[in-house]
Amino acid sequence: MQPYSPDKPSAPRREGVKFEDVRLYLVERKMGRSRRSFLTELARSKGFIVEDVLSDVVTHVVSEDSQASSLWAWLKGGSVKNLPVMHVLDISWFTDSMREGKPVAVETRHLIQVCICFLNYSFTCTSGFSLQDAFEVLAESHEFNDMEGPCLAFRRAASVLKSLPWTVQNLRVTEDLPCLGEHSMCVIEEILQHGRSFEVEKILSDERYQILKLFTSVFGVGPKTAEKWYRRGLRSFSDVLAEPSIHLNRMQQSGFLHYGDISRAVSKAEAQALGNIIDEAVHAITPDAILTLTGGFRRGKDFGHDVDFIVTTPQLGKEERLLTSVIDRLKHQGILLYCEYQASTFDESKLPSHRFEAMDHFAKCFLILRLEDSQVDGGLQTAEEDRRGWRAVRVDLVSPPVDRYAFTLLGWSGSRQFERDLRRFARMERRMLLDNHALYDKTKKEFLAATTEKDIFAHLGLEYIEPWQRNA
DNA sequence: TGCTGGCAAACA
DNA sequence: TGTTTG
DNA sequence: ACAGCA
Repeated sequence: MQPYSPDKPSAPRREGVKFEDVRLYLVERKMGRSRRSFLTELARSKGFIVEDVLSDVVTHVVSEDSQASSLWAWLKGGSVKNLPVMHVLDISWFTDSMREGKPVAVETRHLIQVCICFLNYSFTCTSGFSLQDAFEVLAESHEFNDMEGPCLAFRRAASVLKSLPWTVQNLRVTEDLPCLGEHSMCVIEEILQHGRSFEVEKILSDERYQILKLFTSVFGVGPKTAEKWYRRGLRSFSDVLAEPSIHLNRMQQSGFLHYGDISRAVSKAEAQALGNIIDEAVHAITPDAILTLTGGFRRGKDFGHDVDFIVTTPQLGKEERLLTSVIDRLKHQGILLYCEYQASTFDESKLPSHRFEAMDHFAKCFLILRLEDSQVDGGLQTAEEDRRGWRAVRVDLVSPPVDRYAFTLLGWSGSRQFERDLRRFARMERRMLLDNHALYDKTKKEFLAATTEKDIFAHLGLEYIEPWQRNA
């Protein structure tokens, strides 16, 4: 079904289409009606498809309004589900493409980069309530203003709301929840009544917030660095990159270099392709090595923001060497774009800590790998005009000793909420301490060994739960 | 009323 | 040392 | 300036 009516005078023409997979939508706001028609005709005459209506078939949104909060606010209006996979571009991409006579590759300078959270917030307030996004915005805004107390409080409020199994419909159910005080309750009430919060919208339309949000979206740039740049008058990525006195560290360099790729979702097919690459590498080094895909993909999710693997070997004590060898091998293959290696700080006499989740002390590394299109079953999920033939992907490898493999697997498979619930159950109901390293029985004062996840569930007196059942 | 607010390791 | 990441 | 606690 097409999103336009074919009898409208401005219906896209089908003859002379040269680029079937690129569908433009031009935002009239700030552009004006006549200029929009002119640009539409120009593009169509060069073989582009231009849609009259914003819908799910659109792949490239082009706007002249690059101070972007109003743009995103407007984009939310249409019930478009796949905004995250659309390119939202400024007019420079359009003019470049017209000059070339074909869709040019999307580069960082083309993107209209506004915070993802604005997008989430806008969605939730128009279709169903998920209050957590509003609180995430409040937390972030306080973080940018160096108010760590309120920031923490709003973050906790957001995570409490997220953990609720139901969607909040009225104030009563939230009355006796933890971490929701006077201020938070006011925000909730406002959103429940009017579908929006004045305070949150003020933050979202604040220029400083938008710019800091933009800067911190770069891998390696936190609030302090973002604010330093803002205070120096820098307002865009090109401002930062053009400033000679700024020297980016290694992390920030790859953050900018692979900005588009790293912020794009990773598909299941891409995760499996990465699995093949790592699999080949570990088995070339150690034939009986063990490799497991974890994280969201192990729970059956279709997309993720990175790909996590556990790598180990049956020979106890050799696992750390295996990991460094894998890194060396990837480097020699020329696909290692970034690597941060952390040696093991594992102490097996230590009791599992229930204070903090998902923090382990095994040898691990955070990588950015180059993934070739030809290695992916069905191809990379890139836009048609992206002719590089590869993309960058964030990959994490963790390498526990084999006798801790099951605990690490359970810990890295998530979800976060499932891990929290499981650890709380172990502690409260079984008087046991569980983390990524071990399971400890406080009553018997002994560690409980496990070679599989099933062993751990059995120790806890629970029926085995499949990974794809662990999303709640 | 006044204090606290998960951690460790790598980089520059 | 301060900043950032997971 | 937020929430929970001593």
